[in-house]
Amino acid sequence: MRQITIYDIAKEANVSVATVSRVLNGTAPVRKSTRAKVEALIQSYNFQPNGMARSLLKNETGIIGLIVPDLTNPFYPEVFAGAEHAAHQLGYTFLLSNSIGDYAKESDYLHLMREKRVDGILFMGGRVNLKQCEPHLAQELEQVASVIPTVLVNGAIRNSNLVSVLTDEGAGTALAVQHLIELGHRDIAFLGGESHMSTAAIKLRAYRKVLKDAGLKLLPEWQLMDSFSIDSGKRQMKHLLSLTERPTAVVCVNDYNAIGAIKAAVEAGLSVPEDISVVGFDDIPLAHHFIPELTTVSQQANDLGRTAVGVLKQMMEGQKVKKQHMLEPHLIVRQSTRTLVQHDV
Amino acid sequence: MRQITIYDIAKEANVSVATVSRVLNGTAPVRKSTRAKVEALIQSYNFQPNGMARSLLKNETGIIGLIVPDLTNPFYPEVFAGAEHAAHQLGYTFLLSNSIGDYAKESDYLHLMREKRVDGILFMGGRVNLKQCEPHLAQELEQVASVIPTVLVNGAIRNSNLVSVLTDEGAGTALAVQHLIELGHRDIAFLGGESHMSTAAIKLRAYRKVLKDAGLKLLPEWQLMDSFSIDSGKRQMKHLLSLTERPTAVVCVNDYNAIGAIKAAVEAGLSVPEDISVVGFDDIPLAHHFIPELTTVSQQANDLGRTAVGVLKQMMEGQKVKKQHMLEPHLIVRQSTRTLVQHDV
DNA sequence: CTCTTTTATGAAACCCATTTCATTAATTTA
DNA sequence: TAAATTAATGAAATGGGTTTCATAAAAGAG
Repeated sequence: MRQITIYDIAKEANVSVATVSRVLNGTAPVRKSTRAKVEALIQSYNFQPNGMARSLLKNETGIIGLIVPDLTNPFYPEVFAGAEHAAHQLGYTFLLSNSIGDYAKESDYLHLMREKRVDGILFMGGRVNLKQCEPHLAQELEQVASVIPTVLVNGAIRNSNLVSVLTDEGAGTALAVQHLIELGHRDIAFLGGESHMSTAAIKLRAYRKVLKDAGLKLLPEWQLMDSFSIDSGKRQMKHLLSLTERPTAVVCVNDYNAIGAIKAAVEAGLSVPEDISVVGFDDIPLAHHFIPELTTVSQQANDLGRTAVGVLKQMMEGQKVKKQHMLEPHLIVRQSTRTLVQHDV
Repeated sequence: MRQITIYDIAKEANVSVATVSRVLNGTAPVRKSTRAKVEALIQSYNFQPNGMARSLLKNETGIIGLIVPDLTNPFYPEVFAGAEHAAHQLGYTFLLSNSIGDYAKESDYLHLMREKRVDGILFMGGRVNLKQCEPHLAQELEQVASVIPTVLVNGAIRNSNLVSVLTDEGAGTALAVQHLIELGHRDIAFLGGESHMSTAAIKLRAYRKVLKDAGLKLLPEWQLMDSFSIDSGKRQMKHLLSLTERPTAVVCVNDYNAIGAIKAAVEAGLSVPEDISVVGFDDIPLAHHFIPELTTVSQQANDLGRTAVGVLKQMMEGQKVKKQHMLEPHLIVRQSTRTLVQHDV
């Protein structure tokens, strides 16, 4: 069952395909009676022009490729929502893929998006030293970016010239650590994610700098790097609690880690924030519904998505854009942190 | 800067485009020396065939359209993950859109997917009485489904002939209510979502039936319908707690509602499950990390997505498929429910 | 050493819409 | 009324591949 084409309509209406096209797009005047005849046929056959043919000719698809690391982490759907809202208004749709940190899959999808001739690409989540570790992906990414407008969202890739839109994660982490220091904490640990991800690396660096500047203890065993999941947070916190020298507060690479950390603390019989303060990052929707409500750093995921699409749009229009677009995060103090109370035994 | 085409390669290699195509696809033997020459050019120009042209000719895009109500609710990303995994193996990618229950947007996207000639459509979230309430969307959906293989995921639409893959949500709710009854609860409330959504309607009906069969109280003021968000759960629970006759247990339309309900209870100074039992639905990843861990009904979101893609694949291959594919949910008992203790004052 | 296959290749048709160019018909202007 | 616009339409080129058909060259069979 072949679909109806513009030729079928033209034939039946005794006009040329050019005329049907003109009715369809209103690109040139068509006699009223002709238009009516054609429109009636379009209606009755429920004809819809073939987008592929149009795309081929116009050399644009109206599709933006989006590669996210893990849609299962509520932060990304939030970014997606922001991006989608903006894209929808501009008439774009998303070809979406979940990479789950799988290099091969990422490379695969990048390839595929090029083949599908998407109009632009949003690549979320950067890597440190990508070139050394994954030359294939790095190469693919650069090749694609040289042909299709591409923006890197919330990630950096060393030595690359990609345009990026990102939260100042370093500043955000500093906000979190400073908050804890102001609450009187001196023993602050860091729970991180995969160490090769730029997010994790940037946050760890910021954590170290603030502690160092404040002249506080910087123990290696308090600087953990695992992954971005809830379970990772749990594991890391368990580990911290097993140490003879325990921190009184913890900064986490994201809210999922923070939730896991709190869970582990509670399971170990501690209370948050009474016994230990925990601060997250991202401000996922759940952060202010969790018990206790999470003190966290908001990076306004929605804005991030919206901005990324905005920048991409400019690039697609051929405009020059700044290489970096930085968004400022801010601290949201809720219930998971509090003033340090001395536990004199 | 036009992209390299197969003609450019052919010209430079002094062969016809047919030969280049054969090298590209391995569809016919090509002399070794010719192949080498062509492959070298493909490499050096970093040529990638235009997918639009291929799609136009083959009349297939390798794209599946996916319409989800709200990616921000962790249940959907889970379904997506399952679907994507299956689709990726079959060589398909997703054109994704978030409808947020917006009829116009849904209709829009449906239209768009038809125009883009996606190979199949997964439509998530059904409506009751769609035909009466939203004739336009209903019509669009049926028209599209008559041209493009379409499966409805976890939703029913009255009087429609769409193929659907769904969890037996009625049975799942029954499981939840029965569990509470077995724990000794007699006063059980229901927190629902938007009443025109089939999910909500089906669950409410099941709740009523079980209570009725067990001869238990069925108060209208204990049957709430709001929305699927956390805040909705909160609002509804607050309302319940304001009643003179309070339930001792609550079944929720989803985990988000359950989390909100628990939050409201805790804010009102109650404990869950000591003072009131709460059971959710979906088993989102967070369910077993929330404090208290959620007793809930798992509908194996991953399987749902995987199955949906499987069925769609069969349809795309022209096979006949059953009209309904039902998956069995199961109860997961965790910490948010417990035996009713009599509070004799 | 012919005859039949098989291999290797190119020309051209095809997929379906858009758009330019040309042509004729209808108006408007001078 | 002739000249100049403007309206209305069609033929054909275009976009970038895949595939059929035809043909020439090479290989195998008898």
